[in-house]
Amino acid sequence: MSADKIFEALASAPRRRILAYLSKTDMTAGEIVQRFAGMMTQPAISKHLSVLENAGLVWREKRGQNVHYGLNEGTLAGSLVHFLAEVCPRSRPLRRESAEAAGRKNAGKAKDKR
Amino acid sequence: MSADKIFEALASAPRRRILAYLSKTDMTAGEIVQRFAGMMTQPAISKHLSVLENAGLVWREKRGQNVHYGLNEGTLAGSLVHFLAEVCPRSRPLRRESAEAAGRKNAGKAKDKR
DNA sequence: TGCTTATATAACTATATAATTATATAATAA
DNA sequence: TTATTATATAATTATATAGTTATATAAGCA
Repeated sequence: MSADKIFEALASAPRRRILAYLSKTDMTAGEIVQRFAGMMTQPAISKHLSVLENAGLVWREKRGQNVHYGLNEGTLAGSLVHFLAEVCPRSRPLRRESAEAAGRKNAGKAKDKR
Repeated sequence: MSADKIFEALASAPRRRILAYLSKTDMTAGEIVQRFAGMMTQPAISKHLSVLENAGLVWREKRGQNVHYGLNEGTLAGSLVHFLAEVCPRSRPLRRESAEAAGRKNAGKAKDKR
């Protein structure tokens, strides 16, 4: 989680897009791959996710067959990244998709509880 | 001054060190070259400075034979960079040298006015 | 167990970055 | 004008990055 790693991680537009897509909810690797299908292959995304994790910008948790990734808030770098994702006009579309996905996830949970 | 250029500019440790060295005062290209002599050649530093300027992180002004560079505050990116330079423990030594240089420059000006 | 799905890693290729030395430009001084 | 100083650019080389396809691992299901 050195400054070197953080800045290197942020120096990639695809990685910044992934961060924007995670801004409102965590996602599985597969969901991220689906979102960026046609732009990038699964291995490319897997690599980006490991760079982001290695920089301490996202957390990673294996749940059964899936691996969930989410923004690491609670660190200075994480907070700043989150702030930038919130503020940046160019990330707005992905931000909205992220919010929509978050809504679906919550709806799903509510349904489960019925 | 796109996000791409800003993040690319910040992705280099030498460039971040140059920003830290500019944190308290502007400097001529020559002063920066002197500071990093033995680590980097003059052309390398010239290139870094043009990357930083192109990203909108520093301003550049030719005064006679010299070219002065300084942090571009007054932009979101510039403000954040300045904040990071202020906060980052690793940039503290360069920050102090920058403050010392600032002191010398002000002393010089005071002397000029006598 | 064997099959399928989800994710990661390996090997490879193309391109980009960063550094160097050598040289050009532009301003000042003699 | 010629020489000197300050800075930038060009050509080159070494290394790093980002992407690809192919393959491995690991979990869940029949």
